[in-house]
Amino acid sequence: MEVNPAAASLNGDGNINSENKSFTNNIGSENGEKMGKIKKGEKKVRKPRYAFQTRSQVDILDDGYRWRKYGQKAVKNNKFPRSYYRCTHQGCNVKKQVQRLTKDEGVVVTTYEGMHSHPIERSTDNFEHILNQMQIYTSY
DNA sequence: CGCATTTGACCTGCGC
DNA sequence: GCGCAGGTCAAATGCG
Repeated sequence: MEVNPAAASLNGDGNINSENKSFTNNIGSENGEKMGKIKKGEKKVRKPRYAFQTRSQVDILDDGYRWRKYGQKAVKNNKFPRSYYRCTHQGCNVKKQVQRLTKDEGVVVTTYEGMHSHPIERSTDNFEHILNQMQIYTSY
C-alpha cells in the first residue's frame, strides 16, 4: 500500500447516502472454506454476512482489526477492482471485502464475513464512530 | 527481522 | 466437453 498510511477513518462529516442500496444482490457465495484440494462437507456453519456501506475516499477502512490483503480482482459491474482482506488472528477466520461503486467513487461497500472472537487492537471509539455513520445491512 | 502488501497463476463451479 | 468467471493461494518484495 502506498496511498494512505495508518488508519483511514471516515470523515467525521461524511454522512451516508442511502441511495445506493442495490448491493443486496451482490456476492452470492455463502461458504467457501478450503476449496483447494481435498474437501468434504464437514462444517455447515452459517457464516453471517454484514455489509457496510460507507462514504470514504480510501478503501482501507480500519475498523480496529488487523487485515491482510490476499487478493484483488476486478468486478464486471464495477470498473474498480475489489479488494479481499482476511483477519490475521489466530482462530479468527473472518473475511472482509471492499468494493467501490462505479457510480460514486466516494462510496465504498465493505462486506464482513464471519465473527471476530478476540479483542480489538485499535481504539473501539473509532469503530463506534464508524458504525454511527455507516449503514449496516444484515442478511441473517 | 517481521510483517504486510503485490502480482500472477491456479483451481473450482457452472453454463451451454 | 470446453469455456468462462470468480475466487484463492503462493511467492517475492518493500518497508517499518
